[in-house]
Formats: sequence, C-alpha cells, structure tokens
Amino acid sequence: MSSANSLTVDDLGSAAQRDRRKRILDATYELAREGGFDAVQMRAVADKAEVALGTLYRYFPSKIHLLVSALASEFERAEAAFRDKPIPGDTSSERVIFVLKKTTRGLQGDPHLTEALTRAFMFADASVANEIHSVGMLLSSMLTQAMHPGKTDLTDDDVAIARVIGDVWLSALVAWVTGRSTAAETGAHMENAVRLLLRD
Amino acid sequence: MSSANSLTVDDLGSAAQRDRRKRILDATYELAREGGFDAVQMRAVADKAEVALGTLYRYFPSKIHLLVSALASEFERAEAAFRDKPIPGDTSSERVIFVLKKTTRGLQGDPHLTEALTRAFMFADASVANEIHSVGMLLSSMLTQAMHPGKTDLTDDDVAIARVIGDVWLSALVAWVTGRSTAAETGAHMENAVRLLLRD
DNA sequence: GGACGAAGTGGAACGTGTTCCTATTATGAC
DNA sequence: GTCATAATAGGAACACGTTCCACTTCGTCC
Repeated sequence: MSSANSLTVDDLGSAAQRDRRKRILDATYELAREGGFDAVQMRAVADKAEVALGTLYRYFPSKIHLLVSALASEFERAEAAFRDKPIPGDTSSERVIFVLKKTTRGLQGDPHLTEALTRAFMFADASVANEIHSVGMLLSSMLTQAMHPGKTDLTDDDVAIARVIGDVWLSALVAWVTGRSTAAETGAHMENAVRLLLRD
Repeated sequence: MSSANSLTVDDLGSAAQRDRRKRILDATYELAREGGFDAVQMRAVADKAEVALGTLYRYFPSKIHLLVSALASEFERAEAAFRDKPIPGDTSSERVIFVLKKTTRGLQGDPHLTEALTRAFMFADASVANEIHSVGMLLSSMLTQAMHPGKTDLTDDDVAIARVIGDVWLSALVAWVTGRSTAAETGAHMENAVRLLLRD
C-alpha cells in the first residue's frame, strides 16, 4: 500500500483536473453500486472514467484510498443534509436513533455501494489516515449534533458516547455488509446500544 | 471468495491430517508474527508447513478463512485461560476492564500477528460465518462471565451490553492495528466505554 | 496383496492490484 | 512563439490469491 495521499479537490489546479477527479469518483460509484467491492477494479474505473491507469493511481494511490475517499464524500453529503434542518425527536436518544436509521437506510438502499465502501474502510491502514479521519470527524459531528443540537461546549462524556455509538454503528454495518446480520438486526442492535448509553 | 468451510479438527480422521492442519496453523502464526497480514502468503504458508498449495486450500478455502481460523483458536486459548481462574475485581466494570486489558495487552505484545488476524476478521464475508461466529461467541462469553461470574440466566441487557463492548473493542483494535490510535488511547477508550455502560 | 477412491504433490495458469517505462500532450515562464 | 516541465496516455510487467490439472501416495475393502 502506498504511503502517498489522495489528491483532494483543493490540490487540483485546473478545471480539467477537477473534472478528471470527478469522473474517477463517478465511475467508482457506478461500479460499486453495480457489483460492490470486487467490481471496483482499477482498470475498469480507469476505462470508465476515461483516464489512463497511471493517472488513476496519481489521483488515488490505491484502491482503498479511492474507495475511502468516495466514502468521505458520501458522508459530506449526509452531514450537510443534517446540518441545515433540525433533527426531529424530543430526547437525545430519539434524535440519535433518527440520524442512525436515516443514514443506515440510505446505505442499505445501495447494498453493493455500502459493501464496497465499508470493506475499504475496514481494510484501510495508516496510509489512509487522512481520509479515515475525515469520515470519523463527520460521523462524530453528526452524532453530537443529534445529541445536543446547537451545543458547542461538548463534555468529554458527550464525545465518548458519540464515539462508542460510532463504533457500534460501524460494527453493525460490517456485520450487515458481510451478510452476518440482517438489516432488522442491525437496526435493533443500534437502538439497543443508544438506549444503553443515553438514558433519557 | 470460496463458499466452502475450513476443515476443523473434528473433520479430520487421521493423525497425519491433524498434524498437517497444525503445521499449517503454526506456519501461519509464525509468518503473521514476523510480518503481519501481507507476510502470510499462501505459497509461503504451504512451503513452511510442507504441504502443497492445493492441500492448503483443501484445509482452508481462502487466506481469510485461514487467518480467521487462527484467530478463533487464539480466542479459544484466551477463553480457556479465563474460565478456570476467578477474574479479579469487585465490580462488573473492574472485571470487564481486567479481561479487556489483559486480552488487549496479549494482542499488543504481538502487533504483527494481531494486525493479520484483525484485518482478516474485518475483511471476512458471509462465507466465513462459521469461523466468525465462534469468535463472537467466545468474546461474548468472556465478557458476560466477567460481568456476572457464574451467572447463567443472563438478561437481554447483559447480552446487549456485552455485544456493545465487543463492538467497541473491535473498533479500537482496528484503529490500533491500522496505526490510527496508540495503545494507550485504545485502553482509555475501552475504559470509557465500559464506564458508560456499566455504572456500578 | 490388488483395486479403487480420496487425499496430497508439484506446478502451470489466470485475474487483479500495483509499478514502471516511453511517447505524447498540456501548461506556464520568458 | 518557444522551450522546459509536469501531467497524461497506453500498456507491459510483476506479485500474490486462487484455480486447475496430471500424477502419486495413502487408506480401505475384498
């Protein structure tokens, strides 16, 4: 696995380059949606995005970087969607469960895509730290906002709870994408965890 | 990924076969300890175990099956070690933290081995369900025993809590083996989670 | 002890992630 | 406009997981 970083939008000077990057990510999504992790083959991505294989590797130094970057931009969309509208629910747990279920349902609507992104996330090593960190921050921010809408001075416990919920969510997702549990079990397990952590 | 199962000890008739299986797992451990996931190369395992590549694949239908089987037998050892001696600690949380820290320290003493086993576990798909299930049961049993030594009529909450702790442990482990968090952070995060879940 | 099927050997071959090299094209300084 | 440099194209080559095949050995039943 390479130690270089993926090229972000900000790294790219010209419009042509930003367009190449977008074509690559679009091709990745499409292949992932159709056939999951295994279908995202680097030659296929390059072909579909109409870039050379070497160029693909210049933009994303490995398949894992590529998929985790795709995951990160998916999360950016999700986080942005929650940021504006208030989250329904009277208690922390209701709001957190709302966010989890909504996000999870979104993912479960695209099982192959989710499988591809989750597998990549779990397989990522330290060289993907930047991309992983983005995802972690976004998830944590979504959860703490759901717990305490508008609150900025979060306690250590708030952050710890969000992190535990994030862990459970990830484990549940892995169990689901790898066919070890059903969507319903995933949901029930997450609700259980939230109930145990946020007793309000 | 193949859909067949790994051959367990019970599946194997002759002593020569059990010996082959053991040689394969020993070779796997040795390579994993030296160089982690990437160093466990199927040709290298076959060479070191002195079996043909085809035989290796007969015993373990993929690299993932092989490594998750190795993980399962590691957990069997750990679980057996806890089963006999009483677990020190006056409260549930103390005992659970003891078990987690002890197990984690054991794993952290062999970073490459742990990396190999954890990566495999996280990458496993439904075809590895049997092996995964063994690991899950052993982990859950260790945790519930630590929470309530000797108790047999566990409540749903007991089981749910054990599962959440297991999830956190796994996420922490993944973060550690992929170099995203230090051993100390891993420990602190697990303690936090236990404290939030078991308030006694 | 001979026959037969299962298990094992040795190794070629294939697919896909990754690397690398050369030729060509775009970009920017002057 | 010209040139130097970087970026891209196109594709060969390599590594390792996996599959497959022809052959040999082992265990078992008669």
